[in-house]
Amino acid sequence: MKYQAITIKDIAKALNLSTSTVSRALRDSHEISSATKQVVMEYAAKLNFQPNPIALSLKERKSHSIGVIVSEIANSFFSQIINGIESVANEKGYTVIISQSHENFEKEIRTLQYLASRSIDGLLISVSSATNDLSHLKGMHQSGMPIVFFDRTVEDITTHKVMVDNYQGAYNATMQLLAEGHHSIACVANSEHLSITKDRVGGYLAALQQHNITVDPALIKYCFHGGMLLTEVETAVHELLQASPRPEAIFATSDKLTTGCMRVLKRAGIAIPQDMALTGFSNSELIELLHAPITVVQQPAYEMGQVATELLLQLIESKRPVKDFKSIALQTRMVQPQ
Amino acid sequence: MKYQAITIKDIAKALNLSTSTVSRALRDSHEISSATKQVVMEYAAKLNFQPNPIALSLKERKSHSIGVIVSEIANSFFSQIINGIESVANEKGYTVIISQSHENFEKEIRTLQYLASRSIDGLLISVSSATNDLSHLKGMHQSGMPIVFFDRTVEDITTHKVMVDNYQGAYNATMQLLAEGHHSIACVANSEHLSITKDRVGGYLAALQQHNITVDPALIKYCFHGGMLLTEVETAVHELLQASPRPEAIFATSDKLTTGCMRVLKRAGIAIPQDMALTGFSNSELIELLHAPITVVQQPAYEMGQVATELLLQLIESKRPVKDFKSIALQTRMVQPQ
DNA sequence: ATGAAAGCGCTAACAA
DNA sequence: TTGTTAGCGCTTTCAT
Repeated sequence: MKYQAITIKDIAKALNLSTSTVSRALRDSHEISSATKQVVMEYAAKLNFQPNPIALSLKERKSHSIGVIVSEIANSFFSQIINGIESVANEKGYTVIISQSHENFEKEIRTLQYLASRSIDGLLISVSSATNDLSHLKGMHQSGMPIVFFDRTVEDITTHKVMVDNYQGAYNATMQLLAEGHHSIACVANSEHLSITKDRVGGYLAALQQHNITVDPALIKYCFHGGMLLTEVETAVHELLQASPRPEAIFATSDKLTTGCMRVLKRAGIAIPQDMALTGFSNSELIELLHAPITVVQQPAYEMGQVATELLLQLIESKRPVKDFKSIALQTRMVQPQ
Repeated sequence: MKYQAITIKDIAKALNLSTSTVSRALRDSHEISSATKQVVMEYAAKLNFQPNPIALSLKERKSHSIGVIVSEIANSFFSQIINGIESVANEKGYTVIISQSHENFEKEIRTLQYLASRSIDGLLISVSSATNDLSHLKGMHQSGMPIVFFDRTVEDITTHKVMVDNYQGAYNATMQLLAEGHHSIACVANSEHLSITKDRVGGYLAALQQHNITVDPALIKYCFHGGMLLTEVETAVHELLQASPRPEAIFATSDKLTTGCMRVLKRAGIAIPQDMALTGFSNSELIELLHAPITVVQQPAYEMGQVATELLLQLIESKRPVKDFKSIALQTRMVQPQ
């Protein structure tokens, strides 16, 4: 027994008008007498008439919903992004459907198919760390689905992209470790496939070179699952601890990896920063409460979500094919323990 | 220029059949010859035909989507619950639309209206800490919308409810503080309107009484916005610090409040647990990394989401009005610093 | 075994 | 200014 919503037809019948007149009156069409408009509007308001969005969607061939794929929402960075996305989307009358890839390639594909089957009007995606084949996204893109990449972008697909200046953020973080007097600095990075990994490792390397430090490739550890599996991080950190000479500091390229390293170091009884310094990207709100006071690179996540959504809605609502695609890089911020 | 999906009509035309035959063939109706079925199925598969869910929804008068309202997704407890919800909902072919009340009553109402306007088939809600008037929910419930409450439930609406044994969880936490030798234990609680607040404060009081400790009402502080505003927690904690005698321990009734207290204490230079012991509800994955090793009461959030969703889908798909409503209480778990 | 037609709720081209 | 009709994609009675 489901609530039976009232329809235009009901109003038409009650007021002895045609459905089209009612429809037009409700949209305040100029070709309807103000008298009729008034009656219709009042009656509709009284019954709390809500146009059926599904019927509208069918008519307009638009679902007024956009899909979002992130690796996981239980991650401050992504949940902040989602807040930004929703703020813009809801404002413009779009529903946001959130899906998680859990850093898993197959899950990303399945989730994408699912979203397509729900006929979303557009897609916002930060690809999973396990994604190295882009055919699923390319296919969707070629078939005309508006897509905007954020955070983890891809090169091969030409569309809007929103990220931070990952190179600069990583550069700054590494420079900070260098300024603190560390010379041997390791890097625990995300999957090698990711754009953000390349850029962040790039910034890390640049800082080292700036200080004329020869880079030891063995000090760069890639985590294919982005730290989703702690064992990955464990292996990476333990290998670093075995290295000789043992590095003095670690730069972690993502939220999950920063806290992951911290977890592993703590369990291994390595004091931060005395025995091993640590810096990394993180948007966690609990940073200041952690047992070790670490400096982090913070991203304007909320803003990133907003910008990406604005660009997507622009694509969706554009009358003519968009040719001019933007790649926007926002600035990161170093947050020091107070 | 939007991707033009293929329809049953396209298939019918290409195969020189009627749309009804195609429709029936695709649903494997017994009244279609297996030869025709085969041709249709193969052709549909080749073109990767996906039935338009919007058309289906219009026909069935079902959107196959459920709404979820939580205070905020950037909160481990809620993001874990959402994972549980999605696991069940997607499995059964439902889309989940997530909205946040941000512990704000007006926002909750607006968001509820929004969900209603998107014609959701059912609602899962954990009410905001600022919600003391239930008319918006009552109206929706009376009009026939299936609703299941989780976490923060309400008494006045008869339907399924899923929560944890809040009384027991709070009791255990308080007993632990008592066992550690603290006698004067304060409680920083959520809004007084909430079911969870009543139950958790109840468990706290019971533990104190068990130890024949007279309860000092001044040691119970309520935070109307659930710690959403740090100033709230600040005021509460500072008042407790001024009290004489100053309490030796704080029991915080929610995730946000536990970390909020920790933040305020840290800023005030109060060492945990030496100067002030702290325990509370929390599902944060970073607990073991916090500067102070605190014991927390953890909830089976993922499971809570699953159970609530199963009950909601049961309501949605039930042919006859459901009369027998369940209130399910899951067990909490004390997690000690290792 | 297959097709024609109606209808879900709404809008819009066309008629009046 | 208002009404009639068709159609969005699909299912389903009711013919054939």
